[in-house]
Amino acid sequence: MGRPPCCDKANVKRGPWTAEEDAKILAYVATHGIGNWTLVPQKAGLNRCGKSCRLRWTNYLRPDLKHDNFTPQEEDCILELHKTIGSRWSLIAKQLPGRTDNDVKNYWNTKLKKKLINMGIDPVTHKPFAQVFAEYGKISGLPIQNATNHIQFYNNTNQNNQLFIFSNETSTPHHHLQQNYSTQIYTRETLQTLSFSEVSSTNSSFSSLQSQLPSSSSTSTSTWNDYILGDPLTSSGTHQRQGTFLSNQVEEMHPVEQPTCSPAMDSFVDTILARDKQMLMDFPPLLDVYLDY
DNA sequence: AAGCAGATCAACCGCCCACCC
DNA sequence: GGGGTGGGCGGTTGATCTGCT
Repeated sequence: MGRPPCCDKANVKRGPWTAEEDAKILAYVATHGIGNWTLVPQKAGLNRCGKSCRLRWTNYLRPDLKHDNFTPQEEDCILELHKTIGSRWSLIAKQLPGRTDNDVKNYWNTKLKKKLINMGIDPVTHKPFAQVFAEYGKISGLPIQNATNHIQFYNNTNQNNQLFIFSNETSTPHHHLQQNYSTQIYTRETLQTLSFSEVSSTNSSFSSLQSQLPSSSSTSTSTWNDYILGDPLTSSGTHQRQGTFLSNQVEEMHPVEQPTCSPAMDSFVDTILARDKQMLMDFPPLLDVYLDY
């Protein structure tokens, strides 16, 4: 048997709050302060659930709340904290005066997540998709599709059927939205029609790769379609390479050791502890938050 | 101008946990 | 120690807004 409902849901008002209801809450809090929310509807003369009253106060009526747009500094802070502690919205909101967990959560879901995806960054791990895919292959025991030191090509697509090309020559940026991952995003259709030089001209990292390729492959007649690798996340692409030519050429030029599977990986607990350590170094104010595992 | 799709955000839901008796 | 309760939390929903065709 579950917990009984906090109120008679059939007989309480739901939906948007009116100015009159807001005024009642404000008047009640001004007189009595914040206390037992289950008694607030009765004492304030509201036909609302106590929980709903608390939510209205904490997310909208509190006088210390900001109602303007998020600043770039706040955005950076959310990104850094989300990277470190994940979707613990209330903890993140505590570092942003005047913002609620609901504000932060909505901002993340509607703006920041999409921004990262469009930049070719996985919003869960905060790593470039290429790295995530490579690690996916490592975890699942699949061969790394193209483990070169200089460039990686994946024909993984996002929801918009965009294709990502990554160079891993750049180091991990500190501020995700202000640095260049050397990531180019094309639709599959577009890329298949572009010549190598057309694409590489947009990015110095790709230009440098072009100069390392055999002369026959770096002519404008070669298209990127020749170099697209199989998608490691799909069954058809798992063990198959479409662009074996480039893969072989690059691997010959820059042989790397194929990473082995799980034995070399840290344990889950080690990973969590390392993340917390990093979080506390980056955000000393969180030192007063007790994290129990 | 109308209809549609996507974006936004306030509000709700249900689970969890700390506290109190 | 155990059950009941209030409050906090993250995830989800749905009404409204906005922009595009």
